[in-house]
Amino acid sequence: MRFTVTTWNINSVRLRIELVAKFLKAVRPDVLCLQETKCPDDAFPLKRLKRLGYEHIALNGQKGYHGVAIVSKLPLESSDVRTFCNKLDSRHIAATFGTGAGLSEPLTIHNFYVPAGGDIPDPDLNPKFAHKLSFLDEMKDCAPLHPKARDRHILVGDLNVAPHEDDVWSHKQLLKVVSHTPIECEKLIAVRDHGQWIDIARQRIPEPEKIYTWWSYRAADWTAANRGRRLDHVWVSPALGDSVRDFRITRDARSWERPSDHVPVTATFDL
DNA sequence: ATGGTCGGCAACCGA
Repeated sequence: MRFTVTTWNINSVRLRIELVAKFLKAVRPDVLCLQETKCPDDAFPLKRLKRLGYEHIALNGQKGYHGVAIVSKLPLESSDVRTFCNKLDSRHIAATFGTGAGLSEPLTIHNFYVPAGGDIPDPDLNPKFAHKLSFLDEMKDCAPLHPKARDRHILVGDLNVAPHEDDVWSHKQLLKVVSHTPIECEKLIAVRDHGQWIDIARQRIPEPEKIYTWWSYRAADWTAANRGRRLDHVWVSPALGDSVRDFRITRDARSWERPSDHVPVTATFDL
């Protein structure tokens, strides 16, 4: 069975619901994982999504900030949310699909929005950076993020770290810029390796090819400068390593009207 | 070296 999942930091789902609709009509992923929905659950645009054929939706929203959602054509068997760093921030939601979705074995998707970490890359001076580092440490130690050999798990989201040299437009110029400092890159890689996750972007598009999923709003012409970063990720458990059939970044979406600063990232599997 | 732009929500905070 063909299975596709997209991750997209939408930066306000209410403001950009028509961009979500445009994407869903064009790509029709089975599951769309959103971050930065910036929307309380009772204000989430459920009806519009259901009309588009996405009737199964799990929400972990809050007012004004953060917020994650799993939007699906296929029924969910269960969903749950976790908190990190003793904060109530809405930064994680997971869903499990099973026989109701036509799967012979269960599939779990974790959707994360890792703290951005502020501007100053020093945890002693910047509590937001300290929070980001603690969040990554907690992810590393989080038992549900340690899939067993036969578990079919996918971890997606805006992880707010571009871990490798060719995940940014200039490794040298970004070494002291939050999202690419050595300490956070090491910590994200530790999360990945401790859970034995496979980073499918780099499985399919090895370095030194550049990969970006985010371009700052603060550029006169984002496409001319092309100063991007790879902040959005799709990881899979070892059991899914051989079932990846496609990986693509909808770069076009960055030039849609009133875009998010992140673009959709989509993986296709043969399950 | 610096400042540049967004969105939420109604003065700044977070990104």
